[in-house]
Amino acid sequence: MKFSTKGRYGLRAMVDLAVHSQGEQVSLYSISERQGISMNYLEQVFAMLKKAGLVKSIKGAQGGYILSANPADIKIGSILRVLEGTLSVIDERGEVTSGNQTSVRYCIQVNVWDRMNAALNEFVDSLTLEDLADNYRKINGIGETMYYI
Amino acid sequence: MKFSTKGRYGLRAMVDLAVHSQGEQVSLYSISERQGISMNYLEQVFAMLKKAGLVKSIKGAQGGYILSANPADIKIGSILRVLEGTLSVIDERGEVTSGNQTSVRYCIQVNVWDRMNAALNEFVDSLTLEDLADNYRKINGIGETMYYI
DNA sequence: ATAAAACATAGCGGAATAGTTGGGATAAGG
DNA sequence: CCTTATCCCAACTATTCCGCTATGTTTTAT
Repeated sequence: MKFSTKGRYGLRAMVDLAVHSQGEQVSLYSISERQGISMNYLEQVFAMLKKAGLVKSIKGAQGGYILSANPADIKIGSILRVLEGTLSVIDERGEVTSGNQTSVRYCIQVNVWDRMNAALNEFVDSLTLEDLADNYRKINGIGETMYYI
Repeated sequence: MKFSTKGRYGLRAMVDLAVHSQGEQVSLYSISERQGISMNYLEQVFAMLKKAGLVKSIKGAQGGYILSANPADIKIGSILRVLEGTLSVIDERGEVTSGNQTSVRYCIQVNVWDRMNAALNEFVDSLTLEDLADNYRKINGIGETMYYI
């Protein structure tokens, strides 16, 4: 019932990126320093994020990563699903749907697991990277326009 | 992000017990047969449920388990918390609350994890064993009064 | 050329999962 | 009484997953 470090670190890194990239790429090293996350491990996380198209990379010296889209268009759910797989409180599903629908198992699937999954996914899809970045800036007293002065 | 077999099997077993116990104890063997779950493994699950006071046991031949309370008074959340531990999408909590509240980490804790945890727990605490047992009986065309004829 | 970065992949130690095994203790029924 | 059904308890094991670390290779700005 827990998210792994992939999802937790990855989400932190994405918020960090949203906050610190002013339209420019940000090096993994700087994210790893600010967030206290191992560089090597972050590389693995970003390989997944890149493959999924959530970030773009710029190679070579002074390279780094940058968000592929506007933070307002990146759902937290998209990030978590890339790093954690389908967000579901249980693995199996096929068995029970194709099986008999009169079992206790099916009853629980429909009334408990399916509804929990729906609640989880609706929530994480209702939040965007911008929501989190804005909240972070608010707490830290950083006005959004400050970057453009 | 998944429930383990403890929680899944345990919940099924509890619904089975609610459905098949007409105020009488039910043997683990019969539950294990109906649900297709290893008897020995179920014993471990019921040891936890008993320790938590959700079921009572009757020893000896013709013994078995029986719910400690009315199904309407047993929340699904209580069962799952006994078998899975605190229902939370991440382990840590102390660190980040005692730490600096200006971190990205704290921002995510408050806006994502805490709210997910709240949603999950509210849901499982809004459902009772009776809800599931009733739904099961409805699907299987078994009127509740049938047992008293 | 050099250094800074992304990119790729392999391996590894520890913990958790999902059981199995093997034996008790207890009580009902014959 | 004695057998049998049942709960009870503890330890053992096989497998998988997690959370990294390590070691490179490739690309590019300076």
